[in-house]
Amino acid sequence: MSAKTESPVRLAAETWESLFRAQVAVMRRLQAGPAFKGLAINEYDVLFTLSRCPSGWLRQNELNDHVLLSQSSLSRLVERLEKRGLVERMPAPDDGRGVLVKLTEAGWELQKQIGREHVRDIAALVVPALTAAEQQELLRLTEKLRASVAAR
Amino acid sequence: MSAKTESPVRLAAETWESLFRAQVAVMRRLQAGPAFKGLAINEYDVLFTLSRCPSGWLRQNELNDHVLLSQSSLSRLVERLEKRGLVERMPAPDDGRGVLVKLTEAGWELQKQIGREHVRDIAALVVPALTAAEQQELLRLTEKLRASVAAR
DNA sequence: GGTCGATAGATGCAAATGCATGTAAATCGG
DNA sequence: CCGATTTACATGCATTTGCATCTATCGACC
Repeated sequence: MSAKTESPVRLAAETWESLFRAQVAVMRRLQAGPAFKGLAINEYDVLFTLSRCPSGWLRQNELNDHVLLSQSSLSRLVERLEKRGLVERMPAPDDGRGVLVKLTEAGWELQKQIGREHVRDIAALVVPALTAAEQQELLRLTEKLRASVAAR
Repeated sequence: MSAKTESPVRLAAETWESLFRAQVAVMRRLQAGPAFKGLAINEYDVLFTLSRCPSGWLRQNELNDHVLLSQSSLSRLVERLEKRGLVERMPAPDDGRGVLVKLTEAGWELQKQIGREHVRDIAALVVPALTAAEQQELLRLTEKLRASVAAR
């Protein structure tokens, strides 16, 4: 392992590059699948994030933390989803500047439908690649990384 | 750990989601840094990939495997880089359809300059998040995942 | 209460992206 | 060797994206 004896900075860079490349490789396959014909990956991501929200309603700026999109792009993406009847928007009651977003019934249905296919596609790629123990470790490490990055 | 006792499919999905979220969180920070003012992340990625290529020349379709872009978008991205004098193109000698790409001197310089800042930014995020051993393990797991996905 | 800087979101506009398709060259099947 | 299929890349065009900027509201401070 070439990075083992090298500087901490270099190890960090190589680790990130490997993580990034893995993400690209997997994402490339997922995007090609039939699950994303009528919905871009970012649009699905928004539906998914909303589906995980306990209260149902989520602030648009909180959505923005989960998606790799600029504020303006997310604003318009949500606008498109609203026009397609997949989400609903309302002004935030406690903050006159804010907007709350939630899934409509149609949005829920679409998320579940695409989600099922998506999960199958993911499993088809990940299960043969890593043992269950390795997956758990990867899950732990990426979550630790994400939490640390989000905290600063 | 909720996924521990669940189905293999579910564990795989949670693992992927965690990897993806970590990637989004880190990438968001990196993009915000000063290293990417004059160059989009995809453009840097192309310069970086070329800088790692031993022969210097790389086929455009091979480049496409590394970057999360459609073929047409990459074609135009390379065209832009060529106009900016950062890369050079020539027809592939052994395949009349193909195009070879390599960095110009200016491209090399810019890649190195941005690369240095970029590596610093990465280290600032990754080093405090994970121990060296954890980074090595994350590197190993993501590389294993990438290799498996690429192999099919 | 009134002023000032910060924050949430929307919008004009130029640039980037993807899809469908076009062209040319390579490969396959006979 | 020839037609059919596939592959590599380019291009027209509609959509999406980001940057800069605008409006409105919030919060801090006096």
